[in-house]
Amino acid sequence: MGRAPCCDKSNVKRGPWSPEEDAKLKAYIDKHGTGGNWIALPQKIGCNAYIFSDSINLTDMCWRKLIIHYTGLKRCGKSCRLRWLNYLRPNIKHGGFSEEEDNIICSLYISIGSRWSIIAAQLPGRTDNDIKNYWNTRLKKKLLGRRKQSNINRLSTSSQDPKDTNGQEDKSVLSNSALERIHLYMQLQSLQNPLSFYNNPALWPKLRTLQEKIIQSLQFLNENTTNPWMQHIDVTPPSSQPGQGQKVDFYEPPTVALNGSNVLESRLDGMEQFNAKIQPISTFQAELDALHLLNNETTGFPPQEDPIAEFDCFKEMDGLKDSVIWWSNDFNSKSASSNTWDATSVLQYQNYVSSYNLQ
DNA sequence: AAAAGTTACAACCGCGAGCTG
DNA sequence: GCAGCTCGCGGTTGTAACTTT
Repeated sequence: MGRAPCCDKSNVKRGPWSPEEDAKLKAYIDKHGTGGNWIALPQKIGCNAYIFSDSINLTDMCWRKLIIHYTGLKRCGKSCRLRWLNYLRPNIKHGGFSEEEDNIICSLYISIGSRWSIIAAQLPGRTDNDIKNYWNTRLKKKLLGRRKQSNINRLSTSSQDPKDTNGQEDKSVLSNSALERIHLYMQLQSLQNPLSFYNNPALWPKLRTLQEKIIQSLQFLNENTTNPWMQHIDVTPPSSQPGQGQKVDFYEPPTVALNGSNVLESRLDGMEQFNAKIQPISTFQAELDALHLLNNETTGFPPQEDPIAEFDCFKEMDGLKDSVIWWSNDFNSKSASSNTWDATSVLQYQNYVSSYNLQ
């Protein structure tokens, strides 16, 4: 047996509110308040002008029929409450979110997730519904990016049923909200903390070995290739002193990797090709190795063979790199602040990457 | 100009919490 | 303790407006 409906749905109006209905509701609440009972409110509004009297003891259904008969507000109490709270009550602001409000929403979302009522409480004049809509339609896209969001959706779809084949609930599956928060946190970390991850060796004890391996590979290419573009790649490793070393950032524009702007200008097409090939591949390898380390609980690497062959191997997975690239920005920052990132997050990372077919 | 796709927002739904008799 | 009720919340849906093809 299902839950009893809050009202007689066949006899209440649904959909957008008309100005007349708004005026009726507002006028009543301005005069009488909500009376502490939203369910009965539309009945009172409807009957007030005609026969409303506390001395008349009618059943709920009788009241409702009277409302409809006497052209009262044909809305259920929940609808009235929603309309009042989200639209009609005084000092409500709509749209035009400021940068400061964006920051507050973002920070609180990371901290507490989709607790919209709590977030709304920090933003005077904003409703939870408004903030929720703003987040879902604009702010999330603004902060996370369309492509990345589509990846989250993809993951969410792939794990929509959090039960395994035995019908057991998969405890390692995070909510969509949690995934977004992880992603958002990483993005903000990378913006706010220039010493994070790649720039701070202390944050990547395992991946540091990987980094050195990639650097070795690039140096190998640098020394052995006849490709003129390769010869201008500066692969100086980061200093072991956090904050003092040269930044090794795979998202860095190609200009920082070149010695001489004239080279860049005259050979931009070639450099773009190189950049498109090498930099994302390196990033993606970091991700794969991170996954490898997590899955196998080992700090070793498979014997390195021909680095070019290795890159070719990664090239086959090139189409995948964008799908997981955001995970790498500050992946190890969570291991460096274990009070923030727990084992569940790591498990989710594993689930995320392993949900893709390498083809 | 029209169809298709996307965005933004209002409103609805169902659930859990809490209150009351 | 319980049943019945309302409230408040978060997720979801419906749709008008807008944009792209």
